[in-house]
Amino acid sequence: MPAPRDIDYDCPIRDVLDRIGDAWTVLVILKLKRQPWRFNALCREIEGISPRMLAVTLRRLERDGLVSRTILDTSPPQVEYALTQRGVSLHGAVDVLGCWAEDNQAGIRKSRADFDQARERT
Amino acid sequence: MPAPRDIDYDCPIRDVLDRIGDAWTVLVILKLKRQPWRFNALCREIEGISPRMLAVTLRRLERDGLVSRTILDTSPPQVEYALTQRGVSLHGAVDVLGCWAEDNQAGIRKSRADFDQARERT
DNA sequence: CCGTATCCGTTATGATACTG
DNA sequence: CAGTATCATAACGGATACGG
Repeated sequence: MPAPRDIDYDCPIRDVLDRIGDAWTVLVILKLKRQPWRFNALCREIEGISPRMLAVTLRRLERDGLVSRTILDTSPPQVEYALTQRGVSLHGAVDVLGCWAEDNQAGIRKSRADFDQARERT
Repeated sequence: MPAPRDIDYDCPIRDVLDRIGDAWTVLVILKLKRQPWRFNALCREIEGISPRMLAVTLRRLERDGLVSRTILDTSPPQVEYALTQRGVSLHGAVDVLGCWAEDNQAGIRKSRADFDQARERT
């Protein structure tokens, strides 16, 4: 039977990677870095995300104390999401990875092309 | 229809996160940091990994030029995996995230517990 | 020893439609 | 506006057996 996944490594880095490893979390954190956003505005800003996935992603971030959720006293009511202090500090760590990625993107693409070409010759 | 996923963000950080976001890649990089390992030795070292997933993970890392694969001239033949220079530099970037994770693990767990408890009161 | 091939269950997530 | 409910599907990863 597949997927027991019950080996609890108690590995902090896995906790983090399980969170930021998915497709949307990082994009949301990136967007929220500059300014707070309302739900639908954010949904429009992040190309390709569905309301469902945005809701799921924001809920997870909120649960971890990385994003705050504020109900504005307007009519109709609006909800504003912003990075918490902890969220900002995570952004910093993610940014390091982003810089590494930029620095190495070209090299990685080259490696991939070489690797694929080497196998192509059956 | 679900899962088109064809929105190519051309976002370098997504390239990286797609690689390290899975369950095993980071564990492999961590293991290889200290010393090179042979396939089966590595398989025994990393608790819970199957030969299949180790092979898949190593292949991806090799393709990206992060890990080198050396066939030793022994009998029976052995294969040794090691981090390349690029792999070592990725380890550095991942390490930043690891430190963040350690520093924030307790706070995150507290936030999660609080969040879950708040919802429990139906 | 070093993997690869196959099968298949679980999970993640996209689309869509609907509610407060 | 801010989400939630439902459904279907594609991708991930585990078990197992086998090949070089």
